[in-house]
Amino acid sequence: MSDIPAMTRRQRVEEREHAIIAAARAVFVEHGYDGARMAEIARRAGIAEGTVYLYFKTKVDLMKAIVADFWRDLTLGARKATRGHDDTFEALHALAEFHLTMLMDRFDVVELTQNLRMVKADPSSSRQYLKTYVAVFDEIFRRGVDRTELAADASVWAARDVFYGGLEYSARTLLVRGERHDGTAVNNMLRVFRAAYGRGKVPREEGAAAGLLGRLEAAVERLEQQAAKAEDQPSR
Amino acid sequence: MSDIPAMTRRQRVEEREHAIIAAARAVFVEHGYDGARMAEIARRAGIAEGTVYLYFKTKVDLMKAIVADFWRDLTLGARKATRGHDDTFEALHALAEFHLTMLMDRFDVVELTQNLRMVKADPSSSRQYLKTYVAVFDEIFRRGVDRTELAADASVWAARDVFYGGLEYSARTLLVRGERHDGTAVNNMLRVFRAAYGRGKVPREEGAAAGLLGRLEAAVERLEQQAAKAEDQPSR
Amino acid sequence: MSDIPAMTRRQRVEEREHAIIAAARAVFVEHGYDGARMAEIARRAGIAEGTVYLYFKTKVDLMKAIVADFWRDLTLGARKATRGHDDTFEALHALAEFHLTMLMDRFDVVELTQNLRMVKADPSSSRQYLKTYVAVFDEIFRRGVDRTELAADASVWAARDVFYGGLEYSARTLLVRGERHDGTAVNNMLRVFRAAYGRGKVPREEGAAAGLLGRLEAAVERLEQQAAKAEDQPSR
Amino acid sequence: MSDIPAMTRRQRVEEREHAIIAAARAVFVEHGYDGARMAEIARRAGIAEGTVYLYFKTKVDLMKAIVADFWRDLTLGARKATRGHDDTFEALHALAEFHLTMLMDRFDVVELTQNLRMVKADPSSSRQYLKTYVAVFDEIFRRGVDRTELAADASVWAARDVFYGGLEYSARTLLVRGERHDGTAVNNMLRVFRAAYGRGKVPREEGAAAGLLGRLEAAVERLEQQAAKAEDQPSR
DNA sequence: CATGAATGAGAGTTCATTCAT
DNA sequence: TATGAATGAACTCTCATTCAT
Repeated sequence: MSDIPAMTRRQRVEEREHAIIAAARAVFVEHGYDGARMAEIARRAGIAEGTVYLYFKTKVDLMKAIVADFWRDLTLGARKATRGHDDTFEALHALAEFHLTMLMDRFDVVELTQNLRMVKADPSSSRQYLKTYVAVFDEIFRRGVDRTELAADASVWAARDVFYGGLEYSARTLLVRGERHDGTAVNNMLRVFRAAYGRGKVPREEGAAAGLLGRLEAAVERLEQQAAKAEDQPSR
Repeated sequence: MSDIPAMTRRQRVEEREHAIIAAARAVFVEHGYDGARMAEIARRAGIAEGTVYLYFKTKVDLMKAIVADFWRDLTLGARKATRGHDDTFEALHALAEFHLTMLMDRFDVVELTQNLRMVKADPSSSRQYLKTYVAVFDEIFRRGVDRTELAADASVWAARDVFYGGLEYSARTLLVRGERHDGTAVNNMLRVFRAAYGRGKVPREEGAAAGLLGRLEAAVERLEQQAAKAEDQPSR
Repeated sequence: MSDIPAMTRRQRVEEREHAIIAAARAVFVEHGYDGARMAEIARRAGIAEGTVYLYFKTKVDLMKAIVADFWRDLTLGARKATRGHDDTFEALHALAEFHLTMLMDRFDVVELTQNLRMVKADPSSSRQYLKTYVAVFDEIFRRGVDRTELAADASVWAARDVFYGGLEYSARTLLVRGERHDGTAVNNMLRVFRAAYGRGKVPREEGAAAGLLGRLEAAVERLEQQAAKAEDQPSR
Repeated sequence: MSDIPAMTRRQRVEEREHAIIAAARAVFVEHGYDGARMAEIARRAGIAEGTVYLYFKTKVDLMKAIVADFWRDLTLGARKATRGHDDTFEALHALAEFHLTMLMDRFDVVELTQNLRMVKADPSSSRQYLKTYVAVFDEIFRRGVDRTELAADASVWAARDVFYGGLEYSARTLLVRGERHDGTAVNNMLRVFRAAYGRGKVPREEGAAAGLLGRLEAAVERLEQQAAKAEDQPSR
């Protein structure tokens, strides 16, 4: 017993910790935070009730660990999913695909995580998680603007709201309807993005006139923005 | 006793009922459904604990009343806000403005309402509320398609997801950042909608020239709007 | 309204009082004392909740009225049932018949009434009710002894315990078995009484020897009693 | 920790369980089932309120345990009390003595147990308890009939009603009067039984002499008993 | 480290009783 | 006298957390 290397002990601890988190996530999702009972979590993790408290000081701490876990998975997954896609819209497509799939797969955890009470309880960490996650989108988008694949005047935050908000709503709609994700929602989002932020919007399909049109539109948009900014208001 | 009009009795009941709902909403929002204590609700409503139960049989019933109240306000408000706007984009603008304002004003109630546990507990009524509410958007959108103000091939549900999802996300973003709603998010959503669903999107069917014409007209319209708004509304 | 004679008003009051007692009895029997709700009693009596309290100050008072009612019915019924039966055993038969029938008909009320907690709460009135009721038996029995129809040495209280106790147990047995009272139990009790207390006990069947035996037994019994009384103690 | 025998754990649990039942019995008896408060039971058992629920899932379960306990004591006690009494009347005397003593000792539990609401709630188990208990009487009685010590035509159930019913009534009478059990009631019951079911009742089958002999013997026994009691016990 | 029995504060709900009308 | 809305004390049961073993 004493000659087992130190790593094993640490590994055992991490294994247990993970088992507890997994059990807790399942129970929280099934019954909600308040409805979840520590006894059931312990039972599902295969340990005694008191033992949970050796790993997590309180129920809230356990919840926080789950939230951290979720955001980490999300962010790492998004990075991995978008890696290698050089084209901006391809990258956005991959991100949208990943985001929607993840949302639908773990919408219960999303609900748990978004719970306002939790956010209120720890607003700074909530913002930090979100910030880190949406950075994936932001980078792709900004790179697109730099490469002139996206409209130069497009505001990142506005696009981001449409992107994540639209996909989240789609996920909710699909789940409520009991339908499975078949790519339509993602394709639609991309179409919207190409239309709204694309620079050489669908040029092959519309010919030169469309290109001309695009440039005119961009000019108009710029006019609008100037008008808006003229009344000051610090843009985001 | 005899000279008090008959309405008084009923009014008193409704007043009380309303007071309880208001108190309950505040407490639920503050502590969450499970964290809310009936004793505090009663205290805030200025009545005895047992009296609450004369108006609402259980805590859940009270919650349901709040949810119903919220959706009713939302739907009626949306109808009222969009009434009189003949132009599709104007109507959508008004709806977006109302939706975002309402969401930000009562985002805590939104969170309460969206809580998955409640939705799971009564999925049919949840769907019904939502259906009734989004019908406001659907009607405007379909009318726009009929009038050829919107692209004929645009799918309502896809547009709806982007619309409501994007605005909801904007609301969340603004709230998390502690900012106030200043019209930018709404304007941005409209811009996206014009780009994605404006009738200039179907050039193949009408010929490039017609498409160009349409989009130019739209651009002019937008300019005009911008000019009008510059006078009395602080755009972002 | 004012010219209605005073009797009517008193009658109305008594009618109501009776209606309340009847309703209360039904509810008490159905749900037990603690399980009974004043609101249901009022509803069944066709009056408002508060009105009950104009007739009975508390729930306990209402219960007491039911108990008093029950014992009065019981005692009056027993008097009526035994009236006119000159022969001792005939009178006892009639009393047994009445007692068993009444017990089975209203065993639920009996249970309610016998409840030790109630008895403890008001022991003196309980004893008084019982005393008044069993007096019916006692009179018949004593008269039988006086007339030498019953053994001269028979103790009233012992006979009384066997009589009422046996019949009550029979009632319980029959009710538990879901059977109806068919006279067997009463006939059996009478047979026991004739055997135990009859003077010319079944002489036809045993002949003279038995008669001799009976006299011997009676002598022994008398001896016993004398011995007992010798140590003073007021016999019952 | 290691030198404490394995039994200790189990014993501790049983001890606690017993302590809870004892405390609960006392409180139930004192205040009635509905009037009893779990808090008081816990306090009297010397444990925390929540701990009671580790041993008994609900208040009703606790009550059921008390009832089961009572019937078990009653049945085992009756078996033990009658064991070794070969003569039928001796056995019945021992049973009567035990029954009356037990009833008077624990009449409050009897009331609790007999409560109609409880019986109604679980009629089958109630009947089973009773059946098992009265089997003690039935066996003695049937054996007596087989041995021709009792009249061949005597019906067991009728005798049983008189036996248990009469004794129960005696117990009630004594308790209401605040008197103690001194053997008189039991002796009286036995006299009734001898008269009603003694073999002298079937002279045709055994001949008058045998019956006469038996009864004389019984009379002598009674004399002996009386003489014994005259020395140290105040008869009623 | 691990256990799980014990704790006890607290919650939702009921209902006998009151009292303004 | 009649009403019934309002009251609020009290009850059973739960469960996060602790701690002796």
